[in-house]
Amino acid sequence: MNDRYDFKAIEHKWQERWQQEEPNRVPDVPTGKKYYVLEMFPYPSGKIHMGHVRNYTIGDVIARYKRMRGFEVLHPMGWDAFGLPAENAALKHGIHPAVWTHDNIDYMRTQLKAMGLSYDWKRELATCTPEYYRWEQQLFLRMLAQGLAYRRETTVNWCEDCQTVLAREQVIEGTCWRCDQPVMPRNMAGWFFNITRYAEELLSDLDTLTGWPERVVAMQRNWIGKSTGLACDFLVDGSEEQITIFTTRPDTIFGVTFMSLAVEHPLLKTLSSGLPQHEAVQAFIQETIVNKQRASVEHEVEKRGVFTGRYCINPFNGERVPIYAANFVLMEYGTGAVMAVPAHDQRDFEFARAYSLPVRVVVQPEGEILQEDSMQEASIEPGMLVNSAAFTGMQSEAAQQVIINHAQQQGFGRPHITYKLRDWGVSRQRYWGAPIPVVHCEYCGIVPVPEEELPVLLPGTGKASGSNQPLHQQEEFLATSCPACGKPARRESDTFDTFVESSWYYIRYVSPDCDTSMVDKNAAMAWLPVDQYIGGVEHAILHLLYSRFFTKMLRDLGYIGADEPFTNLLTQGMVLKDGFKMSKSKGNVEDPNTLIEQYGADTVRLFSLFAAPPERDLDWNPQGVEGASRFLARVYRLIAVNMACFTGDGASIVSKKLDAASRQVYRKTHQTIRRVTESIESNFHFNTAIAGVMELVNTIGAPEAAHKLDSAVLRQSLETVLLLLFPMVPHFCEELWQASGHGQALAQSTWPEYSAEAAREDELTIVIQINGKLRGKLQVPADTDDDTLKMLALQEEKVVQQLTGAQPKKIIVVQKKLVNIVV
RNA sequence: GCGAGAGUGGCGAAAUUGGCAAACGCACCAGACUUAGGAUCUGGCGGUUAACACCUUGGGGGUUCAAGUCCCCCCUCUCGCACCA
Repeated sequence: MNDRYDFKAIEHKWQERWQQEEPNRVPDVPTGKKYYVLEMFPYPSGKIHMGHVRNYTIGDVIARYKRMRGFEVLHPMGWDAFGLPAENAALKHGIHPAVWTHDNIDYMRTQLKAMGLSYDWKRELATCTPEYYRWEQQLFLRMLAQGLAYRRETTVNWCEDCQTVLAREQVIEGTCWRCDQPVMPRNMAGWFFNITRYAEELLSDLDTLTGWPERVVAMQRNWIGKSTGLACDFLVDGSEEQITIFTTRPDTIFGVTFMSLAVEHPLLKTLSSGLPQHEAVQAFIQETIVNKQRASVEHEVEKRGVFTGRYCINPFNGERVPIYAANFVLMEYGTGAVMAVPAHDQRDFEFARAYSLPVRVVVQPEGEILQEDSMQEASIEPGMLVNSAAFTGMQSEAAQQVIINHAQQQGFGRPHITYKLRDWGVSRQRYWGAPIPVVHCEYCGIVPVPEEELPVLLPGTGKASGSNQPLHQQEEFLATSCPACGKPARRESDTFDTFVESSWYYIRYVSPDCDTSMVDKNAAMAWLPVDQYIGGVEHAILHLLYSRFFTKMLRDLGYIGADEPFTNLLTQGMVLKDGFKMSKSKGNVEDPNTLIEQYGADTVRLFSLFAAPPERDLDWNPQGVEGASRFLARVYRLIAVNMACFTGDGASIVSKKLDAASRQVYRKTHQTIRRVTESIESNFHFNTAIAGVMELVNTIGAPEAAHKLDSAVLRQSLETVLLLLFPMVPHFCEELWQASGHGQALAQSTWPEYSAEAAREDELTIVIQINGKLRGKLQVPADTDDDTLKMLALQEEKVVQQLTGAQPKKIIVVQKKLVNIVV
């Protein structure tokens, strides 16, 4: 055995062996208890970064730990391989996106292997291959048949820079999530997934996700945005038309003093026809639509509006109230029409004050008297109804239900639920994405490609080589015949949003070679759901919500049995340098390649686990890496110098016969097993797990002095160190395990059990307090009873000094911990 | 504004859930061994103080024999959503 820690040789040796032996392969249907651990798969951008290193290290430790605990562990890896950067690179270098993507995958795969990650590489997949996306196309056809996918014309968010449509989730404060350029509205037809059909289940099942961080659950709840209330019809005075409003505060309906419509409301085009206000209304609509794009970036916008010249009738009291077009009403939410109650809604209040409209109080909150003339802001508190005809005197909450019932009985209203969540627009005008498998026929309209003709190959991903032109410019791709009538027709040139691929990859992993379906049902029933999912919190809404939707839909379509995709979710923090996110522009990027080259993968893994608990941000500290490296070198020497202890036949340890130092190491060994196990089991807090092993190593002492310890104790403690560290630094531990004469790989070993008997302290340190302040300490045998403790405490020199004869009022003894004397 | 989380030494962080605050590591200081040390080993290391002591977990109050931990009020920071009727 080499006398110094040669990480290069060691890591190379074990990676070669793992490559040969594939120790992490698992069958499509597990035979024992299963555990599915998954890290969010990477986009093949070129090379891995420190965020990947951290993410995959955490996942790998969990996978290796669970294997040692006797689980059959599914731990796969793949590539989220469609996407815009490939197109940009293709344009820049004049090559096909497929070439760039596959080159990157090949390189990044070698990087991941250099980290010693324990994947089942036979399950590797890339979403840009026909073997993958053909199943997505098949699913789409089935969704189409169920009405879960449909096409419609809408106003979309268009990014001019990226030349594509964006989902609402991809618009960040009015700008594109990718390129930060302003997003413009544009009318076009596109494909949608009916995620809103699952809105209620997506919301209510959040309660079952007890293994998710609360903030992610809160973000999803907020995004789905359920509101319950009343939908109510107001007749337009002197017309057959009616305006339906939605409100969550039906208890304030007698306080309506005007009506506000979104500028996009269809009725506004004709409402003021023939009236003097018509021109002003149309001008206002134009101006507001233009301003909205700009204003979406700003937060507070002045409430503005214009009177339409028309009135509508509040069906509850027959009152005639003016109809306004207003800049703050959203067409996308509710009905695009709002009953305005200025006394009890802040926006309506501001609008009423600006346009001198009446304010009428109809809810008096307890403990204050609202004066309409002197109110400075709206009162949104619940309270007792006033000025509300038959409902006067009721409390808000009760009144809401009664008023909804009344409206329903009278036929002018009904209970209504509305969500912020909207259907997912999946059409992208990209050419490095999965083709949407339909044909546009002049005679038959939109015709699905028959399942048996799938996949619809994207040029460049199948046998045919492709050009790197947008699909709508590739005549060879577009020209086809109609599956229904056989006449010449055109293929759909839109491709799927890349979030579609990442919504089901974790399902494909369970049977990646299945060539009859998206997933083998038996494998799905056996492996799903994912037990532990790990990734960045930036996917809290988009990816995780879409995946939940897919899981529920695939369940309903009969593919799988799970209700939720990910039982437990760990959102790991970012990797920072000097307090900032690593970025090229800041010049504070640490390159994993360089670090692994310099220190070895095990050291890099160890430091990334030790520097912070996984959910917290990690500040990359080069000196801390030195520390991790030093620790491994110390353990290496400790074992190398004390090889002799492994030669015996493992005599059993009898605690009582040990000398003091050996007994302490023996005890510490078992306490450490317990502590490390608990650190991992509770929250994957590897930082404290490592600290625990460091303490054990410190207790064993200096390498050159350790041989004085009882040989069996030393052997057990060193083996324990290797077993506990193995999931975190696998090459290092395997090498030392083998060098110390173990025939079987460490990976085959089981996690050590701790013995309560061995861990028990036979002496305790008892703290003595006077009035809660530390005054002294006692060393006593562990079985000392309370009365003896009290007596010893009162005799203690410092205590006698402090008490100066005063009589204790009360003495509190806490088992194994302290004695507090109250005077 | 709404929602979630955080605030502990020079730094990264611990604290068996109410019981010795600062484990473990980094940095720093001293010593040992060395031709040498950016290797290794040993010891020290929250603040004030000459010392006895006292103070210390963002700030203020409270509960308790005992509070980083529980309760109330306030401040700061990070993230997400945001005219959602």
